[in-house]
Amino acid sequence: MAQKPAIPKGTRDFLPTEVAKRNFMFATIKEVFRRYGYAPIETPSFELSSTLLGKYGEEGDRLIFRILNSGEKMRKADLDALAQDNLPRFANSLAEKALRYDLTVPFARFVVQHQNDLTFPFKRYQIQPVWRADRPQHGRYQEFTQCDVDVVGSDALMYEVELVQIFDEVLSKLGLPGFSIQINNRKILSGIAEVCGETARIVDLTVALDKLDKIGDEGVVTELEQKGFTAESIEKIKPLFHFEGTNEAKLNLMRAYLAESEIGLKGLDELSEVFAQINELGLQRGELIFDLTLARGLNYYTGAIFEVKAQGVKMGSICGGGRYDDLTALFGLKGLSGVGISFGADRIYDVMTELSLFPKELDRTLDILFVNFGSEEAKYCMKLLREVRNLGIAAELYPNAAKMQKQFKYANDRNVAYCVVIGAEEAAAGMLSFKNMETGAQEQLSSADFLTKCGQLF
RNA sequence: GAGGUUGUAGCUCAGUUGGUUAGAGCGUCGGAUUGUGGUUCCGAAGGUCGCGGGUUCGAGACCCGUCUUCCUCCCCA
Repeated sequence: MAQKPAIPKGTRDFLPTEVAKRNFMFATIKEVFRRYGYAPIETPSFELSSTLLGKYGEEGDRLIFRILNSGEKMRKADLDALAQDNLPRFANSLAEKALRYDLTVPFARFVVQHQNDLTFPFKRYQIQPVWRADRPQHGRYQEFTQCDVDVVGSDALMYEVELVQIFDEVLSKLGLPGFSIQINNRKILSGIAEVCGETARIVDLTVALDKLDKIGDEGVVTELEQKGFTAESIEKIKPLFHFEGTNEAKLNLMRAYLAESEIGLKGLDELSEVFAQINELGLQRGELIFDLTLARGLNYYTGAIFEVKAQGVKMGSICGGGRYDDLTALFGLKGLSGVGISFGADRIYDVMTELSLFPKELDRTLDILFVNFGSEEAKYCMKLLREVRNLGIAAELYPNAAKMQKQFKYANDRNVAYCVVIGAEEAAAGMLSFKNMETGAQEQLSSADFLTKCGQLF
């Protein structure tokens, strides 16, 4: 026997029933995106390394899949860098291309490159796989699909509101019973850093604060101490641990806390505006929550920050996003503000599977099976088959005159709804037997009646 | 990137202190059943024990390496 085949870690094959479910999910998502005025684009699966590197922080760079140069280009390898143990530089000399790590950075590149062809505000959606050289875990893959919606060229808060509505509409339509849409604002985080006198270390501060619900007050304090924060700074951070209550209550507490920080107050104003509008409009199943500890590692966010978690399942965030004012500036186009969100298709799929939210009929890839009795009967079936298929029904004829038991078993395994039996008896009478595979009920029909019935049933 | 964990038939798993020919259930295929499926009964096929090396008279079991699984960090969808 040959060596057993395998696929790389963190990747998966999808069986027909799984693809059907995924397509159902994508169709639902696309339909919502379209109604909000977003149009689809696509970008290459790999970009120049220089496009991606340095955009996701040090951690992110480590997780980017590099594509090894091929052929003579291998000679460009920077052996001096290797000798000096400068592995990043050595890697860069070996790999000029890399698989995309998300859809946001390639989109920023896309906008800059096609700026003269686009009408702003430019609203696009993009559903494509991304790759991360991460350690696989529950709900974490090395290849997974993101569904992004972004709008660039406007800093109107209306879009934050719109994206919250999209979160709510998509996830409600997919049937998630409950989910929290957590929102924060980078300006509020900047304000906190300012109030604490730790503006320079805002990243360390927010990363620690982000873990509050996981490691608790003491854990955060310990982490801050390890990072070298002074006791004085930590004392100023501590009150934040106990800001609880309704969104409004938290906003009010923050307003007092950030009274001295202009940027912090600006962030609060923005957030308040989004809350006010959402309260006016209402949400279906989502709950919008002000989470002042929400930070997210991506350092390009400048305004709103979003994260969505499904209730009732053990799973990390299923969606994320935020506003970025300077992303296109990295590619040479300044003054273009963007805001966008991303649906983690694979995690949402896992959540929906766990909660059994996919419609049953998605398991059906064949509606009608014609039982095969031999070449004469088969010819007759082929004609009927053409009519049935023209009605948009998925139908097929069993390939040979195998035992009926076997043919019905095949129908069962494929979860077929109906079988058509045309043997010598039926053919002689100009009739056919139409069998409901769920109830087992069977009726005799003329071919004309059969087609009429098909039109009604499907 | 750090630490732990897992791998035996298509799937879920047994396999004793190292000892003859590695087992079960489910699934698959064939038959009972030449025009009716899901049930039942009978039978069969299917394994380089993840891969490579080592210890041993002898390794599925012990040791090392490697890949993979799942988990905790890190980070994230």
